[in-house]
Amino acid sequence: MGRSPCCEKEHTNKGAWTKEEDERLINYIKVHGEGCWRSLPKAAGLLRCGKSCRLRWINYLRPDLKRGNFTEEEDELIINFHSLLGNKWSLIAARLPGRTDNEIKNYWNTHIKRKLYSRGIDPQTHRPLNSAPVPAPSPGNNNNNNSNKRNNNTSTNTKTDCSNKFEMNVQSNRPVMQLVPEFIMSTGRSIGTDKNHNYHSPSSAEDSSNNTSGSGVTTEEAHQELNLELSIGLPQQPRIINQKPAAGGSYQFFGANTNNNPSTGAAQTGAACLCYNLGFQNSKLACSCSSNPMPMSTIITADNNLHRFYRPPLDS
DNA sequence: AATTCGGTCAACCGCTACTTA
DNA sequence: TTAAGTAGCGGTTGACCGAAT
Repeated sequence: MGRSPCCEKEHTNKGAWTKEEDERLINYIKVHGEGCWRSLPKAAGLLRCGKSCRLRWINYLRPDLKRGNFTEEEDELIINFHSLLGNKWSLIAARLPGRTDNEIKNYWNTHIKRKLYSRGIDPQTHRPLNSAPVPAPSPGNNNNNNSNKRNNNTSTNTKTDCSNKFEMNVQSNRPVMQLVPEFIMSTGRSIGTDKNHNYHSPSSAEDSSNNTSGSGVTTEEAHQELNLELSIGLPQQPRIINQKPAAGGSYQFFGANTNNNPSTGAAQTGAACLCYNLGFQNSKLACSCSSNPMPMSTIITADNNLHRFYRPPLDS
């Protein structure tokens, strides 16, 4: 059972937009603002499908579009976000101001794929091309096999190696996590971005503005196996994160641990705990990986900084 | 000069999630 | 509760252009 068409196909133009059509669309949106795409064409005097108008505006006419070539920095950001998010172009675009999902998707397919191949990296898995294939995901373990479906609202968080907890001795004030300028992620699974768990701060201006359908980045992201070595040009120095937890006496974030958000009282699990307890309430994305050889977590903060934390040996 | 080929990217298509009646 | 409508997403297509032959 398919959807009904969003417009009458017989009376709509298709193909490339003319200058006049562009002007009509721009003028209409200038006056009335975005939205209500279905009724827009008629109101604006356009013989176009609403969908087509929306696409034209978002991908081409929007005044805040950056245009021009991608910078090396943007390349690396895209690669890193793709390694975490997969083909979630809209999520990636939300983190690259002035770039559209379509633009990034095209750029990925025409440039970055080739670039990664030339580095000997599989662009889908981000693993070396000649490495062993990724084992098939077990049921319940979200891998990348379903990444193009929105809102896979299954449970979040790491299901592998859940017993591998790590606690911080707050009293001793020992540094418990090591912040590293470059990361070598061996295996990563299960990114927590569930809105119910505050993985993604609703107070983030950027997030709310991009959270167009109410789901935004708050979908559970299946996280594929990773094995990459990347140098990331950080826009600024990562902050030191040796902080006391916001509540309670210990950090517990490797594996499917839970505790309560002291502000909201809501239960949060896994990577969400990590974000919160380390003071990254505005973080966009967190990934905790408890697998060998080096358990680690990654947080992408609101300023697009990547923060990587390795769990030190338990006896350190 | 004509043709072929490959790369690029704007636009379309089909699908799903969300909203509303 | 359910069905229909709407918005948005990701994959795909095809027109266009420049380089190579």
